[in-house]
Amino acid sequence: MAPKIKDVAKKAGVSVTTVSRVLNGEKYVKDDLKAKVKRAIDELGYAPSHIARSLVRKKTNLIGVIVPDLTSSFYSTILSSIEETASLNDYNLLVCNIIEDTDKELKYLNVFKEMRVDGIIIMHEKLSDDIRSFINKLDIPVIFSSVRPVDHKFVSVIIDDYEAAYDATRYLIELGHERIAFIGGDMRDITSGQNRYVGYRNALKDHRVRTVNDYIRFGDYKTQSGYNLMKELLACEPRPTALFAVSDDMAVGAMNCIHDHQLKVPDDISIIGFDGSQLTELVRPRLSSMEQPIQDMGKITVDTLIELISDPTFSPREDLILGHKLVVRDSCRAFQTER
Amino acid sequence: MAPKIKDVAKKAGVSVTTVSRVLNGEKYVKDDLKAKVKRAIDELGYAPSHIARSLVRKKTNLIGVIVPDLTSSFYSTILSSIEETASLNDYNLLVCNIIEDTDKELKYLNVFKEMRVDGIIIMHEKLSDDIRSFINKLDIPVIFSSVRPVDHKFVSVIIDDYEAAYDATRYLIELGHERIAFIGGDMRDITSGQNRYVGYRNALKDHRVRTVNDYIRFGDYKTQSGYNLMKELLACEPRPTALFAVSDDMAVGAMNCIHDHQLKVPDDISIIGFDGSQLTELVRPRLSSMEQPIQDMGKITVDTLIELISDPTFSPREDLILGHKLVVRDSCRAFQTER
DNA sequence: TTGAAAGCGCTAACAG
DNA sequence: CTGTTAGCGCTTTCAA
Repeated sequence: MAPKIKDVAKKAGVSVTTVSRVLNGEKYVKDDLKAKVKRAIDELGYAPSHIARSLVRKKTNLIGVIVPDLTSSFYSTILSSIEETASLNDYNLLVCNIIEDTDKELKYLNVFKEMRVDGIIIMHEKLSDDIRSFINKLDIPVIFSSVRPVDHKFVSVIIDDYEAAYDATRYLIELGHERIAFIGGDMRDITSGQNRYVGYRNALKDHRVRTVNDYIRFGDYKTQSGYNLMKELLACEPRPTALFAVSDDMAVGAMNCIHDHQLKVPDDISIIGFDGSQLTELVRPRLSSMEQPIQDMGKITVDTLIELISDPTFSPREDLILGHKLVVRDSCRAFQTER
Repeated sequence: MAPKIKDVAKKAGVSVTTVSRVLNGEKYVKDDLKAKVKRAIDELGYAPSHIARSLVRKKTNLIGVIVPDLTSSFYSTILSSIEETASLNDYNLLVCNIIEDTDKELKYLNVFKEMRVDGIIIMHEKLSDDIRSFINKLDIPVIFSSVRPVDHKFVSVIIDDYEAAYDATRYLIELGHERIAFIGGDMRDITSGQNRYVGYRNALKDHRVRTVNDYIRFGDYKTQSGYNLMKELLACEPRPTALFAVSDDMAVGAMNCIHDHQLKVPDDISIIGFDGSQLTELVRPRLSSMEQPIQDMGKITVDTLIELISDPTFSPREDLILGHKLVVRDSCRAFQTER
């Protein structure tokens, strides 16, 4: 068995209280005793039990994180940023990868509750009723990152998805495109589904570009769905000359579809993605994208959550809206009348 | 404060023992009492404290995982598989993302020790002396996944990297290539560095293909280094006609470099990658790759670790060697004499 | 400055 | 079947 504080005390010839004191860096311990205790700790290879400490301190330094899909470029990057910030603040991460699995999510939320995690980060917005009511009666701080759920009880760290989608679409319009297709997300999602869609529509409307229903498709943010939907779009007559996809993954899927049909990006079709994930630089042509500040988003999420944890009265009723930024790479070009 | 077992007991009019019994699904509790207890639990929204339970049971159901880079396609996929398997077995994951940061790794290993995690999964092999000695005197089961460290005290779940690299190179040779370049990893790594390199060399030697030192470069497994090294290779005279890169990320970097120099894969240069990550299907042309069974690797890692945990005498002194598989896609073609 | 002892929330003998 | 009680390994009054 691992040595306990009592073993250290015995070996050092002091009381457990004294050991506890040097463990916690309190003063009021004479140097010679302190030295003795430290030696005993080393010799025993003693490490205080975080479990026992948590029990008495009522603080676990654990943060539970719910990620929709670890293998997505966007989420793995934001998680990486979350992990870094948490670690810097001496918090550890309990990670749950739910893959559209509501039962698993509920089970994990329950684990988080049993574990008495100090805070919870949730990164998807399609909350089932069970889950909604569960987190509503939870007395653990919850924060949403990159999404905002419908009922506005919790803080979210997000960008203005409407504006971002509007700006992305406008970019295409300003390049002279008039047949602009849209590959959207799940319309049950407010932020990444509805807001981005409305941003697209309004940009068209405000600039008097015709909205063609056939040019509008919805998918699940993943590469494969981008690919499939692009295939449908290629069958349209006339073909769109530009595409706005609401995730980089879908944009890449669309690019691949276009490539597989012997067409060229951006010569035949211009594409703009959304997220600003690492993928944008990995593909050829490099993907222009409406970037979310992924790193900042992760950091600010954790920083805010930690404030929430340490000061329960602190409660920014406002969401934290971060800035978006269009990053132009090589996947779009000005539209020219066909020759 | 969260309700405790005592509150439930009071509310249900029974002793804490009885509550504990229904919590743990023991028989020997009359149905009516059981019902009462369950109702009390519901009304209070009670969830047993995992902390307190762990303290008395001496089992945390926690697995600590050390990942080199969460954003890499390979590691995020294997982590995803690890998470799934762990979850299925009621284990939770404490995740540490070390980014070549030895201090952070040591700090986390210490956290794992303090947390009294039941087991530890490590996915990199460049162990510092501190870390080596730390895990050697740790009395928590440790397992390595996708790598094997030099001192062979722990179990590893890996493929035969030597054979895999040999087979990948032979594939290129059989396609008729004679100027085959190599982009390797870190030679301080046994599995992914040395073994893959020697596999490459021996394949050339066994098939009487000339080894050209200029065609051999080493990087850090990442896209950028693949890009940079390919740039150097393109400057060679004569240029290699094929490339074996020991990670898909580096292979994609090389592909991009080739593309940016107005050359074509596979027409000008054939490329084969290593890992079989999701990237292979994301790029164009699709990347042929020597695949590791990533999903299985994650699953087997966790399954084996759980055996190690539940039966300390159980100790497969042998590593678990999984099969590799060449998956041919579109990035290689037969070599034809230049016209 | 130091130590004894009372919990933190739960499980597990041991009685009844 | 059910309840009493003694810890699990630590922190924290309260005294000395």
